Amino acid sequence: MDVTPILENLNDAQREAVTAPAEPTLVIAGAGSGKTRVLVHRAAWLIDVEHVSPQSLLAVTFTNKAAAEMRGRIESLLGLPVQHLWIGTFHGLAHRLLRRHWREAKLPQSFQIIDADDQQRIIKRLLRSMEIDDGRYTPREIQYFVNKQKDEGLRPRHLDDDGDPERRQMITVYAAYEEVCERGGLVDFAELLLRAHELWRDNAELLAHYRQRFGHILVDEFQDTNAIQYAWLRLLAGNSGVPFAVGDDDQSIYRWRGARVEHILKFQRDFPGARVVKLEQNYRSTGTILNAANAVIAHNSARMGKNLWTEGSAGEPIRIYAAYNERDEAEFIVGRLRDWSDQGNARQDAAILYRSNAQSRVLEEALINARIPYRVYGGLRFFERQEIKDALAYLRLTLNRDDDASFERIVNRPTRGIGARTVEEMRSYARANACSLWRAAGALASDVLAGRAAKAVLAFMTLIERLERETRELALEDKVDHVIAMSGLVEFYKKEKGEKGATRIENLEELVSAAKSFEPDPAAEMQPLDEFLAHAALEAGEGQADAWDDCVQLMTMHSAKGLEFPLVFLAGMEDGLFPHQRSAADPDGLEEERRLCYVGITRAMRTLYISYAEQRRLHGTDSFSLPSRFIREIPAEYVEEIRPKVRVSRSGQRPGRASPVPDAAAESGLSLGQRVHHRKFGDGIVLNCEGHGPHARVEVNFETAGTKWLVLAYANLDLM
DNA sequence: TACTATTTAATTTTT
DNA sequence: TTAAATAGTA
Repeated sequence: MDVTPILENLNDAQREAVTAPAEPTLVIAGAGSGKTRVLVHRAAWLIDVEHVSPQSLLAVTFTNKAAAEMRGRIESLLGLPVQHLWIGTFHGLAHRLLRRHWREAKLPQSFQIIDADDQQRIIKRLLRSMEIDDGRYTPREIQYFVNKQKDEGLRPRHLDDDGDPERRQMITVYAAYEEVCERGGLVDFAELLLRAHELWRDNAELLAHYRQRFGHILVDEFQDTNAIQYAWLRLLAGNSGVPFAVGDDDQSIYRWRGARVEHILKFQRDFPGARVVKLEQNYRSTGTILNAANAVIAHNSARMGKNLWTEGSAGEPIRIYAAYNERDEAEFIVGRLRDWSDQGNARQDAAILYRSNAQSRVLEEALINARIPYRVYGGLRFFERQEIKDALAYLRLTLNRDDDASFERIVNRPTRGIGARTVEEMRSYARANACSLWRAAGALASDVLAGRAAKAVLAFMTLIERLERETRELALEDKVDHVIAMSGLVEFYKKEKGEKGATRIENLEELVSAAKSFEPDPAAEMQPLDEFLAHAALEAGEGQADAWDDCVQLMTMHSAKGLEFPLVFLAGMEDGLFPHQRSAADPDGLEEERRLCYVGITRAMRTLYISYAEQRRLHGTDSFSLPSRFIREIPAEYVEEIRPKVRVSRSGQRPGRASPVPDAAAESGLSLGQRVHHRKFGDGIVLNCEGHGPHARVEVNFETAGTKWLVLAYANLDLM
């Protein structure tokens, strides 16, 4: 056997990982160190050299994109398609299992997957019908709570209120939510994983079968696994399966979604003697960029420890620009992008990364003014659009009348005279009789409801029944087409003014073509419509179109994970924004922000610009801030300051607009943006003033102590 | 039911 | 600032 194609062009560490014996292996793969490469070559190695059947390989990723890429690369490396190789996302694989074993999983055969938005609607509705004061609990909080429990593998019965009435309330809602899902045959994202885990845990025979089958388990982005995902993997591996996990503890940026880096350590405990391979040679960035990234991440305490290096040159210094305000920052970036294009570079090779989506606005304005085409990632995705979800809800109701989420969504869309009051009655009937809204509607229409409302409800029910009957025999595409046509959605959206309605109708047409080009998997053993709906939920489609245009890329640092660009801008590097105010308080949060910064820096291949604004308009008011502490963590030798930082203000006012300063503060010589020194808190910058005379207070952002309000009379601030 | 005024809150989002 | 949700009015 010629193993050359599988092993050539691999460095020693990569080769060690790829050819590792059939034992638990953990690969700590730094940014740009060829992580996917190792996974792909490992799979090829197992199949081609170790003669492991593709059938007994399971490869798990987090995103559909990663799964598709892995499959493509394995196939091109092996030179043949590998149909029987299971590659998919955690959710996709869990879904596959549940479809196969729906009986054992105690699910109806045509269970439907609901997305985060559906989930929130259900919870919101529950809060209302349970008459829970939603001033105290926002649907979002409850949703977060529910998902968190599920991510940890906890059902309501496992939870204890600890005598805390709020917690008790949350648990009650969680239980009620489960009932609704159970009744409607609805499964949310977290539920997919939880059920799949329970399926194996509670069915020894099934588990034995899958353990027998999947001798090798490849896991991508291992640092992002949550408790239930880890438990699932652990269960499958048992004592004889061979897990091969690839991850980077320094790139764990989803702790807030339940991801636990600790699984990297747990792995080594659960599989004693596991081989650990570190990939530290980087093929992406210049030496300077890597050194800066290493220096920043070195400030974190909880890490496995690694140091990226490259055989390449040091490259350009990192350029730091201290902008006067956010518009100045945007102008600066636009200027550099112009130079970039003028030098003959492609716009799509440049990316502007920021911490939060709100920051894109100013950047977009500047880009529009400069007529530089750009593309913002992370908007609404195709299957998440309102009109698309409406159409899907009709389709879902034809399959399953008890799907309350869909029922509620379309019962009065288009408007058909079923108002809030009528729906409210259905809700309380449904709740009192532990039945679905559909059944409640039926019961009320024949009995309780006033004539007009009853008629409207009956008309709706007849419509759904009719849709089901008339489309039963149709092909998927025609089904979708027919349902959209009969639903009245097109006429409804035609009435919407502006271009919005037209776009929506186009999207509905697009949905028909999506159904047309949808290729059901013969192995799935599902009705095409079921499969199409599952696909819509699990793979929500592209965020934004026109990837092929030559566009500058705008996205959050989170979305940039896994990507690389020759030219990168990290914008808005200010304390409070990045690290974000809400994370900076607790040490774990701060470390996660720092990892995010590490991710941001390591996206850059050749050129990296970092910029911050001394003054930024946030939430409608101007505020002042200090450069991000992460900037200070980059050693000066790698940095070139583009413009020497101008003292923020001595007399306080800038040419043009003067900052309004309350009298009392002005009297003491303070101005917004003024640098001050406090005996205990150290150096800081004045953010805000309020009050008069002896009550005057100032808000100061201290470099080390954070933001504080101080009473001016007692603070004894020294001006700097 | 639909439009308008007011209030409120404001990270990150693979599935 | 602004977007979204709620409350009030035609």
